[in-house]
Amino acid sequence: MLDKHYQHATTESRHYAAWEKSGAFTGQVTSNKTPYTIMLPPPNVTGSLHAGHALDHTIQDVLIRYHRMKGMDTLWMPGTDHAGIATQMIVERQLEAQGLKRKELGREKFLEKVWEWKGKSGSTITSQMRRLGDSADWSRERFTMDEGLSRAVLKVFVSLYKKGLIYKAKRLVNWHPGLQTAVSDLEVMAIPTKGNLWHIRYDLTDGSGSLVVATTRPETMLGDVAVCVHPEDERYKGMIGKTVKLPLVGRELPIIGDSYIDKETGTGAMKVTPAHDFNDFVLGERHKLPMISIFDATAKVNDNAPEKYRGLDRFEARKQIVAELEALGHLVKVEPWTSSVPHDEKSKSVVIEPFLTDQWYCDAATLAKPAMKAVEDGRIQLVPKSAEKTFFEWMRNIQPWCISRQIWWGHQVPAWYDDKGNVYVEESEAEAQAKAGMGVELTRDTDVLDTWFSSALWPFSTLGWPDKTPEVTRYYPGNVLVTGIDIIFFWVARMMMMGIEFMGDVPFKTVFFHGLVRDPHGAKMSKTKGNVLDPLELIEQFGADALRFTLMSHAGLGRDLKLGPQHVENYRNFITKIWNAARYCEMNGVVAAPDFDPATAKHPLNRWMANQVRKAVLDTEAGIDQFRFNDAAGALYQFVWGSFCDWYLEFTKPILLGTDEAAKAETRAMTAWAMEQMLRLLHPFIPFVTEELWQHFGFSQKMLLQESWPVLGAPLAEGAVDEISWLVELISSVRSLRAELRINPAEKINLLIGEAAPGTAEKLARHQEAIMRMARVNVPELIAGSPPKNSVSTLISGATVILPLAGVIDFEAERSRLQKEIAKLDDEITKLDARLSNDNFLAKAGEEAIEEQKERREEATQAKVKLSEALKRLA
RNA sequence: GGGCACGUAGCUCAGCGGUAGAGCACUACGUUGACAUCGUAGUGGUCACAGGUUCGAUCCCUGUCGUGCCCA
Repeated sequence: MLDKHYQHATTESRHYAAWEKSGAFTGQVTSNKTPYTIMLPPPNVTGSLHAGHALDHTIQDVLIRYHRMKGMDTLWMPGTDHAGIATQMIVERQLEAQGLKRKELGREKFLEKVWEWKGKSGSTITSQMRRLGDSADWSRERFTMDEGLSRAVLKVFVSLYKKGLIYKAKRLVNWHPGLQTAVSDLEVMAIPTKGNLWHIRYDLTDGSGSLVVATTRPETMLGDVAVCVHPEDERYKGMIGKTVKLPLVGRELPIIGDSYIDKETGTGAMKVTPAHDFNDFVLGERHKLPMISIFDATAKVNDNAPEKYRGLDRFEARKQIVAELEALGHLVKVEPWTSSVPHDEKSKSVVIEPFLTDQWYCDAATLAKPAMKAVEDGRIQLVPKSAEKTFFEWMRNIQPWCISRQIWWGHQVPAWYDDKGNVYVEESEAEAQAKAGMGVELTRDTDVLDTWFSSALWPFSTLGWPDKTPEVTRYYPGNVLVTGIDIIFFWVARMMMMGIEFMGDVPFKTVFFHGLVRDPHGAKMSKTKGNVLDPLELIEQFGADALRFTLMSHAGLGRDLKLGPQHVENYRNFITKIWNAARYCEMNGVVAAPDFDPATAKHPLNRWMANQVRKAVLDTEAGIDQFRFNDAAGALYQFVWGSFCDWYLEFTKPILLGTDEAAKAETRAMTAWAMEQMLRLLHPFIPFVTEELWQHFGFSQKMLLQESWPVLGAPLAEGAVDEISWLVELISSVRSLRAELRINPAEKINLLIGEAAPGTAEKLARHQEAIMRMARVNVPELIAGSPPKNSVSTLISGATVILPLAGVIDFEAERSRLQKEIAKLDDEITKLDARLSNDNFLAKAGEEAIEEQKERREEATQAKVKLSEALKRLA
């Protein structure tokens, strides 16, 4: 017998272990089933499971379990990425705690330490994924720094280099002065920051006057190479071609004209510092200006500046320069000004510095073209479709991708230099040496690649590429990629580029973007706000199933979702409900009935139930197939709690307690069958409790994990649906009246049915017991004539429900109830009359619409007549 | 500043040309042999606002206001 309470903690760990051991998670390369592949977005190896992962993974697990049950050979490829900068920082910090410095340790020793760390801490998140129930193929788990994946990176790099799609260039990059590495422009966040707009006077060298430039970064004037004005600006037009003397430095700068300048902003004159501003850089290139970089890698003033400023930190330099300008009378005005300052996205505190360095670039614009084409012609579908706009907008304006980072943890750039500065890009040092010639001394480039470079290869590198493995052939391309829209550029777009370039085919057919998980008030979860929900705590408290079902119930297409413990608790109740229903079934002798064919069911209740199952299958499938997980979850919730528990199990109680053995047997079998299908349908969403019940009832020898999805039978209701709907309506109407008239719930009352359609007597007879039990009435009687005086009545389809309550209740309440009903009908009739007497409506509306209005009017009128009569009968 | 979403019951959301829905919360009543992590019933909405199209608009169009996200 099932326990009175469901124990999620023990059940979950027990089943997960058994599932993993069974091998059912593993993709079967040699199977003749159709493959179904999902590549898990590899979480950061330093990370732990957060609410966003929980959503992302639950969606994927639902898809995987569903398709597995549908008989496909599923491969859900899990793994983690090496998170270059984040991991290096963690290990560096740990070493510093022990008094060790990365640079003192040296590259090789340091990397050993990182691997050590990875060995110890790298499986945190994957064990958390198991807690959630992820049915991923752990036997194929990958890490972006694996030997195989690293080989893929080398091959891709060399190949793109040789095609000219990877190159080295000296450009402005987003530089992190703290970490002393380039970072991606996608990892830079512009934060509106209060500061000043400093107006500085630059004097013309010919002594004919001066002009005033406005800048938010006065310290960069040390690197100024020109002053720019709008060519049609009357104020400055005549100065173009002249020169100014740069204060503090003394350099002579040309005044140039360029229509890029906004005449309205500031003074309309701008200092040009190509080595320290992205816009100025473009201007500098256009006007062939020199580039003077005045900072070193730590953003301290370097030797290109006058001696007195050298070694000053950028913020210190600003203070000093402003003070000196003021002292010299060059500072004309200081205007409070808010400007967007680039910050490091992770810390949000370090100001990113545009910095002129040599970096490796990938020609993203060229690779982007076929990727855009794939989306345009539908080989890749983005869901929801609105994501396409974002995608195309970015892809059309895509910038060269800076792929090098000045850190140690990552894939080292496979480029070797000889002492003459020649570069040899090869997959190995031996090949480079061969190219360079024996005896030539080579040094390897010290940079490593952006972590996303290796992540971009994930859909095929994880399958064994560049080797021609059976996995590559079988599982590429994947069916669907599930992720948040926030990494559409970082990752999704780049996988498309690399997949098409190296595999000749898209990496996935569909990309499903889900929303963000927010706190219960809709705020973004953040550590500083302290509103972060730990999914593992929720799992401990309510169970993984409850968390999963909550997430799915809230996962509206393209919508963010709000999550709080209260929500999870509500769905934990749903899990409990399933458990209790199963317990009830067991107590009533319901046992697995493997040979039962629902199509043979005779009792309308059972036929109705079979049809409800059918409907649930259809609704669940439709929801999953369209990524409308909330619809699927809603359909299941309604089916389990509404159809199965509230109605079917209640309806069938009299049968199970009765003496008709044939009906009993059929009902038990149908209950078993319905529960069996229910567990199948629920399994992708709530795998643990369903597995537990499946095995408890012994519905099959297999684990539910490995079972098949319900087969959709032919519709077989044939009148049973109408009959049971009518029954529901009848019982509900009596219950409603009872509650409204405040009849003691324990009191059995009489029930008369009048003005009944043909067949009503049979229906009453068939369901007499259920009606008596569920509506708390005595044997219902069919009456022919008019209802007795002082009775309460209401209308249902094809009958009038009459409760003769003389002496039981005060009719005042009933009178007002009827009057309210009649008033409502009057409103309705008035509205319909207005519509039906409107010539325009009659002339222009469709025939069907007109017919419908007429029918409604007729129904309302009839109902009104009956209710008015009922009112009259209340003496 | 540009782009994209979204404003429907107290909350979370579904609906999307003719009868406004669900779950939760709330209220009342209730332990009838699965379940109080429950049952039954009920309250609750000028569908953000203003115009327009239409015989008819919560739904389509335009604008306004508000919220969120992305990009500058």
